[in-house]
Amino acid sequence: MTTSLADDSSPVRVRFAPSPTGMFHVGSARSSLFNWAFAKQRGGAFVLRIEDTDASRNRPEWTEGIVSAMAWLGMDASGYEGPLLQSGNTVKHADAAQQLLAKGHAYYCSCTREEIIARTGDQHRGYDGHCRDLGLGPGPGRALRFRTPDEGATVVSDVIRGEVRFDNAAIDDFPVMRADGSVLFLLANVVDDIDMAISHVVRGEEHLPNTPKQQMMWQALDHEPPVWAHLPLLVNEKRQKLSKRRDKVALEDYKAEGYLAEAMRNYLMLLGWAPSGDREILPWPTLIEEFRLDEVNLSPAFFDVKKLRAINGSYIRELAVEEFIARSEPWLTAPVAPWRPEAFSVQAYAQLAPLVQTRVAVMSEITANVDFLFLDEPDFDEASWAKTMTGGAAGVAAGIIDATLHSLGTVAWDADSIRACVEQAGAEFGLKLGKAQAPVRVAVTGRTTGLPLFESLQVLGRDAAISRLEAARARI
RNA sequence: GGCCCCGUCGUCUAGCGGCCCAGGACGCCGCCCUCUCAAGGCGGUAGCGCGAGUUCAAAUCUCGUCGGGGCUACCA
Repeated sequence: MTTSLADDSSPVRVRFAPSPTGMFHVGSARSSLFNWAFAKQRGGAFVLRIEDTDASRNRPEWTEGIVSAMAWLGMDASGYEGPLLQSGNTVKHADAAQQLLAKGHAYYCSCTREEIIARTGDQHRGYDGHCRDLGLGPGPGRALRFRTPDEGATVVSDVIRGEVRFDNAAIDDFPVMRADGSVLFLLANVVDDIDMAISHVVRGEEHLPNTPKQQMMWQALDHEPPVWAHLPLLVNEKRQKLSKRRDKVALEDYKAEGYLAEAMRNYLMLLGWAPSGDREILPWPTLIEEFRLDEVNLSPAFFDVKKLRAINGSYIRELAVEEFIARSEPWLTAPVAPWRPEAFSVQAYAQLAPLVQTRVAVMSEITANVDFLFLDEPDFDEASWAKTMTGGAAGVAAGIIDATLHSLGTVAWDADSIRACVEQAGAEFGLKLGKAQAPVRVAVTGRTTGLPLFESLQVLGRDAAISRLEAARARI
C-alpha cells in the first residue's frame, strides 16, 4: 500500500511474540511464518520473544512447546534470536514507566473499576480522567495511567491497511503499570520492541485497536514507531476469530493426525496471501522469496481443513517412495498401530507403500490401509460384511470364496495369477471381477475398499490368505 | 453502546479503470481410466452484497447503505 513503508532497502528486524498458553495455535503459526518469510526474504532478523508477563498462567514448559512447534514448521532456533523472556526485562519495563511519569506522559490513579463505573454510570464508557490532574504520588492501590491527548488524531500507518485514523478524544487514559509495580502488556510490549530495535511489527489484526496507544508510547519514549502490519484474522466457518475453546487450533493435533509440516506451512502461507500466477503449492524457499508483506490481503480467512487435506495429500504424493516409507514409521508403530509390534514387517509394508501413497490424504490413514497385513485377524467393518456376506449376497459370496479357495492353493503366488483365480471364480457365477472380488476382499482385509486386492494378497502370503478365506467362509 | 477493520464462486484467492459476459485452486457433480477405493485425465456447477455517483468505460475510484468481524481489564 504505502510503498515508502515497504521500502526494500530499510533494515528489517521482526519479532514473533506469543504468550505461552500451553499449545501452539495455527493462528500463531501463520503469524510466525509471515514474520519469518518477510525477515528472511529481506535478509533481516527474527526475534522470538515469549510474553510471559502474566505469571498466573505461565509455565516454563510452554516455551519449549513453542520452540519445538516452530522447529517442526521449519523455523529452527539457529535461524532466530531467542527465545527471550519478557519477564526477564522487568527492570526496563519499570524504568520506562517511571520515564513516562517523569516526562508528564503518565500519572498515578487511585480509581477502582467500581468507582469509575459509579461515576460514569456506564460500563462501556472507559476511564473518565478522574485522577488526571490530582498530582497523586505512588501508593497502595495506585496504578499508573498514560495520559492521552484530548484532541487531534493518531494515524497508524499500516503496510497492509494503509493509514488508519483514531481520534485521540476516543482513547481513554489507559493503565500502564499495576498498583503492585508490574507493567502491563501494552507498555511491556513496546519497551521490549524498542529494546530489541524492532523495525516491523507484524501481528494479528486483533491488535490494531491497541496500536494508537502503543504508537503514543513509542513517541513518548522518544522513539520512532515501527512499521506496522496487521494480518487478517483466521476465522472459523462462522467467520469468528479462531479460538482455542470452540475450534481445533492446536498445531500439535494436526501434526498427530498426519499433516506434513511442509503442507501445513504451505497452506498457512496461502491464508491472506497468494503467490503470483496460478500457483499454490511451492517449495518453502520460493514462498520466502516471493512473499510480499504489502501484498497481504485485508479480509479474514477461513481456516479450511478440506483444502489443507488436499494440499497435504498432494505433498504426500510428491514424496519419493523411500521418503514416504521412512515418514510412515510413526503410524506403523505403537501406540498408533493396533497390531503386535512383532507382527510388523517393513519389507511387507514397503511392497505396498506405493499403493498406499496415492490413497492417503493424511498420514494417520496409512494404518487402516495396511492393518490387514499385520493383524492376526482382519478388523472387520460391519457394514462391509453385511453388504457382501449376508442376505442375498451370502450365497454368491460362499460360492466365490469356495471357488477361489479351490484354485488358490496351487496357483503361482503372484498378483496376476491370483487375479486369474478370482476372475475364474467369478465367471462361474457370471460375475465380473468388480463384483467377484468383493467377498474375497472383505474376507481378507475386512473392508469393501482398500488397496488393490491381488497385490495385497500377494504380500499377505498364501497361507494367511487361505486361512482367512476359510475363516470367513465358515462365518457366512 | 463506542472505536476500528473487512465485503470477488460454498471456501482460499487472481484482478490495481478497458485484456473480465471475471482466471486458478479446494469442495461438489458428471465422464474417462479401473479388481474396490484412491490417484490421474477431461468436462461442469458456482461469485464481484446492495444503491447512487465519477467516467466514453467500474469487480476495480467516491459516497451511502446493508452485512460480517475485532477491540473495548490494574489479561496477553
